Amino acid sequence: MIYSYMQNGVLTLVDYLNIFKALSDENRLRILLMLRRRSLCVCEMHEVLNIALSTLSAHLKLMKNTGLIVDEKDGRWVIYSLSQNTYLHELLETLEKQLRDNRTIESDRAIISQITRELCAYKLKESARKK
Amino acid sequence: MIYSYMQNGVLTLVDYLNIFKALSDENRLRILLMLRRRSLCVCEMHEVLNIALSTLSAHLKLMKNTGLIVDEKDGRWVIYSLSQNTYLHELLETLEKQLRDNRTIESDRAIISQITRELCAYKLKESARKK
DNA sequence: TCTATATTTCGTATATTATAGAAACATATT
DNA sequence: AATATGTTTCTATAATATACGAAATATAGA
Repeated sequence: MIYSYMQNGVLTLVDYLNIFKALSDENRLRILLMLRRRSLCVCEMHEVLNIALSTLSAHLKLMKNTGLIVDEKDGRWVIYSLSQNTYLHELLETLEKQLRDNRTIESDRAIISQITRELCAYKLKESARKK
Repeated sequence: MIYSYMQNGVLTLVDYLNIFKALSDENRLRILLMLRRRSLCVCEMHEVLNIALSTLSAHLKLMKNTGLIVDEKDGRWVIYSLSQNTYLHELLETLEKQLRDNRTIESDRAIISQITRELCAYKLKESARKK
C-alpha cells in the first residue's frame, strides 16, 4: 500500500485517519514509545509485548504503511525505528510526559534497557523448542 | 461512561487510545473541524454530513464521552461545541492547515457559513414528511 | 394537556480489526 | 548445498465499529 504523502510530502485526510487509527491501539502505542528509546528488532518487541509474532508483524506492517516507522535488515534481523517526522516525535514526547507514571510504559522501558537481540532470539528459540 | 481525566485532569493511556480512536473516523473529524468554525446543532451537522441521525448521534455521544466536545440545550435544540482543551485546539489547527485544499473540508465550511438551525430543522421535517 | 419536533436509544446487519497457529519465506552459518 | 533461525504470510475466528430504520424520549408551544 502506498500513501499519497510518500510521493509528494503532503498528508491527505485519509492519511491522517490512518495515522490516528494506528495510534489508537495499545500494543502499537507501546511499540512507538519503546522505539523512542532505541531501535528494536521484532524478537525484542515480542519479548516485551507477549503477543503472537504474527500479530506483532501485522501491527508493524500497519505502522510501516502509515509511515510511522521504518525498517532495515541486519543479517537475519529486521530492525525497526521511528520515522524522521518532527510532528510524530513531538506527539510521542507529549504522550510520554503525560504517561510518566504509567506502569506498563514504565515496565516496557525497564525491559528494553536490559534485553539484547541475541538474548531475545535465544529465548524465542527455546520457547519454540518446547512445543 | 466516565473517563479518569474528568475527575483529576490527568489523561491515562486508555484515555489517549480513546481520543485517537475518536479522531480516526472521517465523519468525526469533519465534525470537529466544523466545530472549529462555530457551535452547531445536530440538524445542522446532519445537513452537512448526510448520514442517518442515529449514526450522527452515536458519533456525538462517542466524542462527548471522550471529552472532545460538550453539549448544551437551547430549547428543543442540542448545541455541540469543542471542549476547552488547548491541545485539541492546536491539533485541529494543524490539521486544518494541512488539509487546506481538501474538497470535503472546504465544502463543509462553505455549507455551514450559509445554513441556519431553523433552515436545517425545516428541511429535516420536510424530508421526514415525504416518507 | 395535547401535539409537534429535535434528538437519542434500540435492534440488527455489515464491515473492519485484532488475534493466534501453521506454513512459507529469506538469509546467515555450517 | 543443507540447516538453523528470524520474520512474514495465510487462514480462521472472535471482537469491535459503523451504519440504518423504527421506536422512544424530551421539551416547546398550542
